[in-house]
Amino acid sequence: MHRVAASRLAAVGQRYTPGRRMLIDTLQAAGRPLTIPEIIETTGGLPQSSAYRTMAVLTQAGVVRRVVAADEFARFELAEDLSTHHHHLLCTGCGVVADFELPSKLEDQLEAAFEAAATQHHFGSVQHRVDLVGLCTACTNTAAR
Amino acid sequence: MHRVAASRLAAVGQRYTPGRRMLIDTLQAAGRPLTIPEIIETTGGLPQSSAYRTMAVLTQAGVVRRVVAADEFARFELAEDLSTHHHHLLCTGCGVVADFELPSKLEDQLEAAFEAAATQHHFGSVQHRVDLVGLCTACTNTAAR
DNA sequence: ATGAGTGCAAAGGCTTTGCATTAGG
DNA sequence: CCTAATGCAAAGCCTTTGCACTCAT
Repeated sequence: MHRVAASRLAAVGQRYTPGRRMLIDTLQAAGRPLTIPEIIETTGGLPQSSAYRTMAVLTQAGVVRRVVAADEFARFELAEDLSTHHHHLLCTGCGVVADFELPSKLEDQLEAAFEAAATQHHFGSVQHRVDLVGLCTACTNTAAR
Repeated sequence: MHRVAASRLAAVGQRYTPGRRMLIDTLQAAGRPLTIPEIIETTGGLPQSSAYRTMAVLTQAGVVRRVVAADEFARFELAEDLSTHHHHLLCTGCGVVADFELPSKLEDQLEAAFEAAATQHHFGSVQHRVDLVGLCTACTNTAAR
């Protein structure tokens, strides 16, 4: 994985520094999209600007994907080809993000339908974003106050 | 439609004022999600705070849905039960949003799969968000500079 | 008259950026 | 050595909020 990351960074004229490598490890270890505050906490006090800047570089290099959750903070996760294709369950209450997958057959059908829609609307280089938005258990209970 | 809007606003203790009615008309006339700047321009100089505040009220009342596009601005559209169920094509270049629909059969299968995933993760009151992210024709050409 | 809605201006909060310092080729 | 990366601090930008005014009941 680090090999891929290094080559992708090189492809956009960026180095693979220890700091960047560490953040990639952090994301992989988390196994779910992390916010900048979470990243800072996990790494034990990384400066905000470094966190934002590194995520920007990694996103641009295609190593990391930026996930837009409900509102609040953006979240970052490893690019899909460095992990697995999956989707997100977003809690509108607390913002937590969980991963889930779809049956591969359904995934294939979706892909075909998306391809058709993109072609029809003259959109290129399309990725799909299939998320569920709702309330997690904790927030459901809270909302029932 | 205005009847529904009025009753939903009433349900959350809000009035259906001319200003709010006008913004709903604006959204319906647009037929696609609009940003606050677009709304201001379309209405000919509505104050920002009124635009944001009215959208917040309408969103809370379930008359309007907030669409999180690529980055940039949030966009607002009529709630699905006041228009039709559809999905979005988001351009990462210029932020423009187009609508598209999926075959109803596929939509049904998706719904079932989502229901299963939500149950498994103990998420409640789930809505799905199926979007395509890519580059529109104009931005594809621009990117090829 | 009384309370909600609106407008203006200022504040808030996530994110980005300028500049000096440090590390890497 | 010289360019790129990092850290700190300040600025930016979308959005929200305080306060006074207006309108509808």
